[in-house]
Amino acid sequence: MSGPPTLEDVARAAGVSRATVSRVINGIRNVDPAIQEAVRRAIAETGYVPNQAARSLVTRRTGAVALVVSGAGGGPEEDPFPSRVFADPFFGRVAGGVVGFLRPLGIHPVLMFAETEEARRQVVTYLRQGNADGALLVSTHGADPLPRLLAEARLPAVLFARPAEPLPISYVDLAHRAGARLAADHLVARGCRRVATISGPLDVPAAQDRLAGFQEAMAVHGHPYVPVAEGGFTLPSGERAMERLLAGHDGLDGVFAANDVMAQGALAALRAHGRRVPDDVAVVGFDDSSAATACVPALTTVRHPVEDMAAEMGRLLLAHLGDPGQPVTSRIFEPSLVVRDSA
Amino acid sequence: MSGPPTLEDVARAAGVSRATVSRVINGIRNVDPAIQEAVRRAIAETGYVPNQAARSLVTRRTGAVALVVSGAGGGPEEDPFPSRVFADPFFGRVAGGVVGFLRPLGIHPVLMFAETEEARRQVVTYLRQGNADGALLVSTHGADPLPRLLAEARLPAVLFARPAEPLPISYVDLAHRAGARLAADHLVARGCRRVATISGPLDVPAAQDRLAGFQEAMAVHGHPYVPVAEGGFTLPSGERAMERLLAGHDGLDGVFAANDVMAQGALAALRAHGRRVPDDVAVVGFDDSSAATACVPALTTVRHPVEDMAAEMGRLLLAHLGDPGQPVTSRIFEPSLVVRDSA
DNA sequence: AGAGCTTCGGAGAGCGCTCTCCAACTCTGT
DNA sequence: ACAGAGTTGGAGAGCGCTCTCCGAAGCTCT
Repeated sequence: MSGPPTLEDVARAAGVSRATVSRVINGIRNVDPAIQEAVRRAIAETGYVPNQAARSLVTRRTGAVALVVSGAGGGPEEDPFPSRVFADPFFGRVAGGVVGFLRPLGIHPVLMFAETEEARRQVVTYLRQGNADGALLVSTHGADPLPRLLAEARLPAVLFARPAEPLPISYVDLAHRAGARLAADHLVARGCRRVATISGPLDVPAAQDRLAGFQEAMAVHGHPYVPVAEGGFTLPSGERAMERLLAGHDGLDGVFAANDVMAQGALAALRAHGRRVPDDVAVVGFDDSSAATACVPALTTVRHPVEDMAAEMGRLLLAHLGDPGQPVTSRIFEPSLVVRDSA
Repeated sequence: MSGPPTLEDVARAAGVSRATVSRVINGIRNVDPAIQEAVRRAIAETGYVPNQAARSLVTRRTGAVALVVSGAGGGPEEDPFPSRVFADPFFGRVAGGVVGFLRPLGIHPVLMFAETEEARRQVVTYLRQGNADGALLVSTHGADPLPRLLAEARLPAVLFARPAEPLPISYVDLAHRAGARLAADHLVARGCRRVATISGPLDVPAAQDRLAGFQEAMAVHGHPYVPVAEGGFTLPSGERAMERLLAGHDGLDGVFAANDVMAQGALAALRAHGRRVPDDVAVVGFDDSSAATACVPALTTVRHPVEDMAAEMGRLLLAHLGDPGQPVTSRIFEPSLVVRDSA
């Protein structure tokens, strides 16, 4: 026998037909227990492993999904895109959540990055070639064109975060405004009177929502004007934003940063200026990422159930693959406040 | 026509045979330029995309590779394994390097984690089923059993780091000892007299080598005894290790941490104890990761060309796939010292 | 001008699997 | 004892592609 054993080999060894072996493997009933047992033994003897390509060819399913990180082209840093993406604990959590859900099903995500036109085309082609059955997409940018491309090609996909334009694609998202409101309420309840915020990049919908939610809530509490410094969701950008706020506004006693990493940067800036946290300035972050507990003091933050949301993405995609007629759905998760030491 | 267009459809549209279309697509010469053009036009017209499963079935190649992160089972933290892995900038750099090399070739890695017996079996089965042609393996642990499993199954693989036991598998690695030596030389040249080190977990070969290299070099410089505190390559573990060193050794004026993340922790501990860096204590890290420049002061560190090494892994794997008879090779990269502010 | 090349395109045999028939067989009920 | 129903297993037709043969031209060379 040349090459790895095939169904035919197993069938011969078990003294049955190819079809019967296939039935046993795919768990189809109507196979006599005794024969089932014989087949199983033959499989073990021959060391048979089904060939995925042959199977895909007829089932038209690969059992693979793509995990696509889509974002803006060149960033300010010199890092290449993939490295930069991983620098943020956020992506690691998404990947962890996706893998956690998919792995027990024997599915492993194909990692793709789509920060350029060329790369986006590659993603579409990859899916069209049937390398994967669908895509899980997490955009780092609001105006990402990939969701539309996917929708137009009628390729099954689920997004992390609502698309900028209405598109017939399912997605999961967080109630960002509600989360920001929790932060505002907490700072006010704590007695903060002069509160500022470090927003994320304002071309990202999530950043817009967090800012808007925070401003609305502060307005309700009688603070119609909140100083804002825009950051880029990175540590140094948070640090610089804090510097700007400190330079422009005396007596600041509370800050809401739109993610933990920037809050961490803010902490560094505050320390450099001799402000104690939380005594002089209370700081609230967002995400409840690993950065939140790595900080000193540990961050009070808004919990973003990224892993659960990523798992839900997987669930939605598989549901769609199982029944393509299924309606497009979205699922919005609710944030909660995690109180630690910084506020 | 039902379903996506096939080779047959294109052939009919171009008025040639299936074989000719296949030749054009696969860039085989011996096709008249005029016919080539006609075929190309037919492909564009029909919107044809080759079916990867059908192709794999006959070529016995998928054009996919697995990127496997293999490590110890449960860690001390409560994080699930995948998330924890991403928390370290190291893995992001590996992924970035791999993607950077593979993507221009149209190859995208399948992300797999293998921290349990069950997960390791899944990896082997996945490869045996022909879901991917080979594996790129990065172990977080010395005694990882996966390399041996892969070797026994004769599955093509390339490791990041030398395997604990000799195995017929190619790998890339860093000259860790030489790197640690650079750190020692720098600290001594700077005038440090009382130098300690924070090592990585000593069941990891790379951590052993860095420690041994550092000790050897210090011995050469007349410091046969160097205080050691073992860390776990994580930020908090570096911070705690530094605390221990400070508690046990007065007048410390230099520290070598076996990676940047622990150096960052050490910085925090030193600051908490009112020691200035580098004036009171000089700190040298290892890796030259994003953490090195995110620190204040920026870390002097040993450069670990992770991205280049990851790309080389890809290159070695593809070479092996292209010619399975190729001998097992290993490639050791040389580190260099990057001097910044911390030492 | 015909033998001997090279060049080019088509025919057709699979690659390993799933799945739809269909045949054979085992039960029931009358 | 036999028709009709329900089970169980086999035969065989593809899935879409690659690639090895071959045959048909178009050459060069003697």
